[in-house]
Amino acid sequence: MTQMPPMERIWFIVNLIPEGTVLPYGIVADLAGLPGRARYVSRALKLAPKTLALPWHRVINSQGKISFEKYSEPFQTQLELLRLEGIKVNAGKILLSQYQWKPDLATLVMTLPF
DNA sequence: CTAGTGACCAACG
DNA sequence: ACGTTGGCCACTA
Repeated sequence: MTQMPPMERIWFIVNLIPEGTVLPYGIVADLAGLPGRARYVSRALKLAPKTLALPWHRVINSQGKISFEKYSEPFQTQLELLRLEGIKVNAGKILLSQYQWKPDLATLVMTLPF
């Protein structure tokens, strides 16, 4: 039985993030079984096939901010997508205490195919 | 092989 | 609230 590759595990987790919620890169890495590898998450998202249609915009950094350069094209796109799902962004910041997805870990772990 | 580069992060000052 | 620093590691030139 081959392990699901790290990058696929990251895509799997991101795909589970519910609408109207967000998750920091580092937490995605943790849930994917790759603690301390937040940078790998950003790389995995960049390389993700468009056909997967992942909710990539729900992944933000640990400070509640969008990680693209301010005013850049992808920055604006992510900001708009987040607001479309009712996520408030004030002064470029998202309140993690309000919007961070907090899955029931026991249940989630049983669901994961890895 | 080495050096630079990230959609990062926690710890400091 | 910032800016810096050291750690992280796959990928690229």
